[in-house]
Amino acid sequence: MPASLHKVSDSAIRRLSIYLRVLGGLEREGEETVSSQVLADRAGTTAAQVRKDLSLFGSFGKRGLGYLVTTLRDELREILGVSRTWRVALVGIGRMGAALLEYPHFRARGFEFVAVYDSDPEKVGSRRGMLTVEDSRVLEESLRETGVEIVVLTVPAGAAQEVADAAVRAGVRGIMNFAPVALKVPPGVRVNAVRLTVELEVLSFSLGSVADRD
Amino acid sequence: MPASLHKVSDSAIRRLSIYLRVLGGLEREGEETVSSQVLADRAGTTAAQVRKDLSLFGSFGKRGLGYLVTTLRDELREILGVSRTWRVALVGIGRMGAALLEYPHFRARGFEFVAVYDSDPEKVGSRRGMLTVEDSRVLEESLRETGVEIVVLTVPAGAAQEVADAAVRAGVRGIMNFAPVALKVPPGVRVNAVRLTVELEVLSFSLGSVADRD
DNA sequence: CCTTCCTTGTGAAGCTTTTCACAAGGTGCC
DNA sequence: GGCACCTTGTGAAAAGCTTCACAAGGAAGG
Repeated sequence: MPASLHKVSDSAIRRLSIYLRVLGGLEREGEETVSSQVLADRAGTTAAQVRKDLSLFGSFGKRGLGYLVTTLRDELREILGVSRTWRVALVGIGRMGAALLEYPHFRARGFEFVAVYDSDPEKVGSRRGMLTVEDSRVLEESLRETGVEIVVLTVPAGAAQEVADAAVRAGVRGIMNFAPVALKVPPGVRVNAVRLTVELEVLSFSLGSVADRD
Repeated sequence: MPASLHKVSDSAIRRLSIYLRVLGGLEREGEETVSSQVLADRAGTTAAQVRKDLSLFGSFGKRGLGYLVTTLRDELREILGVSRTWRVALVGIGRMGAALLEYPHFRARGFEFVAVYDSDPEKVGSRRGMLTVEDSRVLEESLRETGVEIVVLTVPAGAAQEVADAAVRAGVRGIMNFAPVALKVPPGVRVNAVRLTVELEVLSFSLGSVADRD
C-alpha cells in the first residue's frame, strides 16, 4: 500500500531520516542485508516500528532475509527527497550561522548553501568559503534570482518574522528556524523550528523531577 | 490535580518551555495578565492545549481573567527546574561547540558552562571566554570534580559513545547530543538528541511530496 | 522436494495525546 | 447587589501513534 499521499506523521519521517543515516553506516561496514531488528537497535527504536514506518511507502524487504542495504538506502533517499540537491540560503551570520555553513553533514546529504545574507554592513561583502555575504535588504530579490528553495534562519528573534515574510514572497517554501519565535507563514510553507533552549529545558525537567524513566 | 509524579509527556514539557519564553516576552511588554488564547497564539498551539498542559501541574489561572504573567512565569521556571543554575560542560570544540558556548540564551535561562573539553592537543590549554580547554583524557575525573550535571556533546560520531560513557561514570545524568549516533546509556540517564540533518530532511520530505499542510 | 527456520507486512488491540464542550468561578459595570 | 460577560479547569470523545501477534513468503539444508 504505497501511500505517498496518505498523511504521514512527522515522527515517522524523522525516523526514516535516522534509518537512512544508519543504512549509510551499514553500507560502509560492508553489510549487504539488514533485518528490521538490527536497524531498530541502531536507530534506537523497535523492529515493529521500523517495519510499520517502511510499510507506509511500500514493501522493501524480503521475508526470511531482511532488507537489502543499498536498495533500501536508495528508496529512502527517494522518499525523503534527498536523491537530489537542494538550494539553501543562510540568513544571519552569527556564530551559529557560521557553524551551520560549515556543517559537513548538510552538504553530504544534498543540502547546498548557495547564498548567505546579513544585515551588518561590516559583514556584507566579506567572503564565507565560496560565498559572498549579501545585504539582507536585497533578500527577496536575491533569493528569487538564486532559486533558493530552503532558508536557514539564524537571525535575532526580532528580525525573524520579517525575514521569513520576505523569503515566502520570494517563493521559498521551507524554513529551518533557529530564532526563538513562532513564525507565521501562509499555507504551503513549512517551518521547522530548532529550539536549543527547549531541548536543554527538557533535560532540566527530567533531572529535576523525581520521576525518571530510561 | 498537581501531578509532578504522573508521567508527563515530552511534548507537553516542550510546550511548557515555549510558554515560558512567551511569558518572558509578555512581561517585557508590560502585560500583567494573559489568556490561554493569547498564550496559545504566541506559542503556536491552541488554547485548550495550553490549559491542559498547565493543568498537569496545578491551577494557575483565574477564571474570567486569565493567568498572571509574572506568577505563571515563576511557576513554570519552578516546574521546568530552571529557577536554579545548572552546571554544564561542553565536549568537543568545533565550530558548533564554539557557537553553543557563546549562545546567549543558554546562560539567560540558567545553563552555565563550567568546563570545556577537546582531544585536540592544539586546542587543549587555550582559552574560551572564562574557561580553559581541558584534555578529553581527563574528562571523567574532571567532570566529577567540577560537579557537572549536564554535558553537551559536539564531538564526531565515532567518539560520542565513549565520551558519553565517561560522562555517565562521572555521575552526569543529562546529555544533549549533537553527534549523529544513538547513544546507549543506563537507566536514570537522559539523552536528548539534536539532529540537524534530520530536521532538514523533514523539510525536504514536506517540499518533495505533493501533499503539504500548513 | 520437503522440512525447518527466519523475517517481513499488517490487521487489530492498546495506549497516548489532542480536541471538544461546558459547568463553575470570577470580574466589573451599573 | 445583581447581571452580563469572560475565561479557566476538566471529564469525555476523538484522533493519532505504537505495540502486538501471526499468517504468509522465502531461504537453506538435507
